[in-house]
Amino acid sequence: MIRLYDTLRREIRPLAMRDEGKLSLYACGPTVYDHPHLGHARQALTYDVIRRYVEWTGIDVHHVANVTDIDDNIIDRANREGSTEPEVAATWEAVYDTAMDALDILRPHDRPHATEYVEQMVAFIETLVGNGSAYVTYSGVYLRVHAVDDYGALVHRSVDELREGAGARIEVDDTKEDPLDFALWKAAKPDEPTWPSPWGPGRPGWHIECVTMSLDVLGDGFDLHGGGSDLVFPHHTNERAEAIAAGRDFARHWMHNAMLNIGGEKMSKSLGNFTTIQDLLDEHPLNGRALRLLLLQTHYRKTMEINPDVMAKARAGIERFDAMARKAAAAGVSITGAEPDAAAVDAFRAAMDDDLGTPEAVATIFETVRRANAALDDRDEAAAGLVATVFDLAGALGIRVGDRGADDAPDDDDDAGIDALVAARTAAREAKDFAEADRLRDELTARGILVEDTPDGPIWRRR
RNA sequence: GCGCCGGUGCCCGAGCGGCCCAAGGGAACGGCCUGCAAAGCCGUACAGUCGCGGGUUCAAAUCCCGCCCGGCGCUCCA
Repeated sequence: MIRLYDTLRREIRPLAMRDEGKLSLYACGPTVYDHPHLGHARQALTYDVIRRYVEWTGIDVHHVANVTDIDDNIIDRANREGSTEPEVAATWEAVYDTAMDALDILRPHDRPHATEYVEQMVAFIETLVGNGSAYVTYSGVYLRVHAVDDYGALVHRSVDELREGAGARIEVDDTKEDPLDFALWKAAKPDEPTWPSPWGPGRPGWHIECVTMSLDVLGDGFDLHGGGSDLVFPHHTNERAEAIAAGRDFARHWMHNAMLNIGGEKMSKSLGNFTTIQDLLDEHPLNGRALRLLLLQTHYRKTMEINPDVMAKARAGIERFDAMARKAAAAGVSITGAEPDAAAVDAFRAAMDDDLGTPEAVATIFETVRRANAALDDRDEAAAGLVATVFDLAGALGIRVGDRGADDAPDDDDDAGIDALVAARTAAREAKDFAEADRLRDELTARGILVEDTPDGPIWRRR
């Protein structure tokens, strides 16, 4: 049984499932109008890992993530580029998908789009207006926050405390009864796309889409809702308020991943200190896998720093996995049918079940790598089981081992030339002409190729 | 200001009352292996104050109080 920290109750508790053997998970997805950055990667990866792990334990997961394809930023961009909102959204959703694919992040099972749900959102808002928890002004429809008893529960703040902050930081809109009240529906403004509604043309507010879509796709009382910690307030607080005000049973468990820091500050769009996923990927072929390893080596609820130094170290970790895979392959060890190491698997599960303890889980895998290498060196028959364990556990976290295929663009012509050089070097070594052998190795090194001599013959790879 | 989270070796980062004179990764050093390497394995040095000061306890990195420092939220934000 997995235990997870619940943001609402502020404690680690069992992740109960509404339907036995099936986990319903909703993670807030991207607003598509620009390059996704490393912070988006951490968010998506957190939920990718919980999904992969839960599936690995034999439980079905229904993973849903929305795509926000209409909002202020999209409208701005469309207006600036003389484009249209659907075009902007489609363009950047594709970019987002490419980046996530490159990070081995599985696509959610369902990806509802806000613009496909406007009618349902309108119906939802009608319910809220109908039962008196929302009101209509000339600028839109607003949720009456004091209609919700424990409004600030998720952020652990009283309505008064929140209002104090709001009064100081937000421009008070005199059409609202309370500064904390927030828009469910925004009345049409010039140069904006609109949809019809009982309150006139306009567009939905930010939070209403997630409530409507999560409840529609997963149903009332779904298991787990997550997102970045910066969404706790106002986004998730407001989603929850909408559901409660509508008398719906919302998420039973809330989880939030921590932020990424760069130079001691939160990586964010507004600060402009972000690295895009694509830029990181372009820097080094191993970066995709290295980023996953790096992120997994820190607990998801802990703020972490990301910089070139820690990326390089993570790459070294990936190389360690790959080296074991090469060694196993060279020794002809087959993992099919091999019995995994029970102690390692147990330790791995114990770590993961305790609030997604990926740092410890990764430590267990590295420990198994060391044992596997030792067994391989000793030609010990236990090697196959240990290697199989590494592949199995790494797979449960989405870490590809030994597969550089997707990282290196294959180049058959080039490969033939390299093979020839390696063969020439082997011949020189057999003739004890070590000067020539070393010269050939230097030549290969100059081409970015690393040659390793093993008892089973030389192998080479790009670095 | 209010709320939340964190400060652990050279670096990153687990641990959260006894199994900790503190996991794992990276870097360093020594040995084995190698023609030499690389990779791997074995070993060593780093945490003698686990931010600082009190307290609780037979026992604290782990609990409580105060302080210092950093981050996040209170605004679009993953």
